[in-house]
Amino acid sequence: MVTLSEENYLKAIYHLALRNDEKVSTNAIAQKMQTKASSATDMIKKLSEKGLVDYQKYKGVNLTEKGRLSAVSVIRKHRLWEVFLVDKLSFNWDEVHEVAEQLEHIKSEKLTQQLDAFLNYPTKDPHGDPIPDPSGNMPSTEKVLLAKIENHKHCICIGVKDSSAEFLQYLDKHNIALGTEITIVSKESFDESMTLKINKTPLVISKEVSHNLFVKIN
Amino acid sequence: MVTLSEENYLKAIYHLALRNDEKVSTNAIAQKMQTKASSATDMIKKLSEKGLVDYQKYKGVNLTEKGRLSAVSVIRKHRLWEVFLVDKLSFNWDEVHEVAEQLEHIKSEKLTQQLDAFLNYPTKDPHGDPIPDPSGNMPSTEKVLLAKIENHKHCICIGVKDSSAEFLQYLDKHNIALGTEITIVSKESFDESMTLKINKTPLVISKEVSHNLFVKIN
DNA sequence: ATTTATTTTTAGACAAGACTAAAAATTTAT
DNA sequence: ATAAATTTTTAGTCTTGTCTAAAAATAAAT
Ligand SMILES: [Mn+2]
Ligand SMILES: [Mn+2]
Ligand SMILES: [Mn+2]
Ligand SMILES: [Mn+2]
Repeated sequence: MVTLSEENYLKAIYHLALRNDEKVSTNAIAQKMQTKASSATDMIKKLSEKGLVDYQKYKGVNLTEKGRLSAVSVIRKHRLWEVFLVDKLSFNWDEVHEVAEQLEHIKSEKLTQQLDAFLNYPTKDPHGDPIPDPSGNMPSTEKVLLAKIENHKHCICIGVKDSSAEFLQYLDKHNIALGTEITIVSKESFDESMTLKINKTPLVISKEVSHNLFVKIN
Repeated sequence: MVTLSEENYLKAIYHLALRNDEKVSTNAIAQKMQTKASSATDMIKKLSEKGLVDYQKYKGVNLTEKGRLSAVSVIRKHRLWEVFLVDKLSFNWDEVHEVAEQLEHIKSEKLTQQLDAFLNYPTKDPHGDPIPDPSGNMPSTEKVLLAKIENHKHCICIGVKDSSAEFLQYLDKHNIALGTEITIVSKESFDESMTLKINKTPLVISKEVSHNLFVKIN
């Protein structure tokens, strides 16, 4: 049995290990969990005890296969519930996270399975993030940051790196959604700002925006 | 803020206070919560501290209005989720309780409200129990036990008193569901057994059954 | 009206998860 | 290579919710 707190830590470790796939530090975990390093150490010991992470004092942690499966199962539920909230209960994409954070811990194989079917086996959540399959495979996506796209190219918005309500509301305000076509009109090297064209409307964005929006080349 | 455990205790007290609307004893609470009397006492003190119950040592407890509202809100969510599971995710009525027991604690006004709308504002859960409205009014129902119905009368099944999986599966097996028409063919005074006619098929039931099935006169 | 049985409360302990303060290990800088 | 700074772990405490064992109050029986 994995407790609610343990699930949240496993999820944090999974996400931290994604890019820099070295071992995850105690401090990084504490920061992500909004807690103190000493609390993180305590929890790491419990997870290690239960065989969910590999741990050596002072050396950081790695998820074991068992831990990875547990984390991915929680992420699967989180993203399915997000789809449910948006598709069926008319939530906006900036309103779903907090609720999904609770729903992801509901324990019922049948519930998850039936929810998946009810939603017609979605492959992406409302923020463009992939939904793992029931056996724990996380689909890999070839998404690239808008900041990396060359001048004058066309691309399509397929996801967000930052899914905070503030950023999502900014995108809403400027009519950027998943599937929106974006043209890079110009790039300013001084401050990394960019001028885009969206539905024939020009838009100047800062580097904070271009570094948090995933696109694919059209 | 009311914790998950506190919510479960409040719900237990609410249900215990229903029929015998005197004060609820510590032992009764402990038994319903599958815990020890000493644990119940501890929790009662916390609830009293928070103004959710009225409590005098050795005299039992009553929900305050604040406590009643909290309990009814949890019951509302429990029953809405049960409807969701049966109507949308094709759960059987004997499979929903355990999952609803978890879902009832999810905290989001918007979620409950949107779920209610999505389900088309149901007034009864899959077991025939009434769903309280958003402001905490529990609809009263004029249901009567099958055991009280006179010989040769017709009635319709509208609910269950015992909603355990075992009883619900017994009803499934004998084709008794909400809305099923039942005719009392005869009553045996010796053991309180009854002979029914359901869809032209005769069925002999024990007093255990007739005392756990709610009907209304046709 | 006492004695006996039952119910309820207290006292003390434990596990989970978090915190603060201090010690130990590791990393960075000189 | 040492010293300084940072990270990580330990030690000890707290809160929530549970438990057992014992004491106190209430209810039942003689
Ligand atoms: Mn969570
Ligand atoms: Mn998401
Ligand atoms: Mn519950
Ligand atoms: Mn029910």
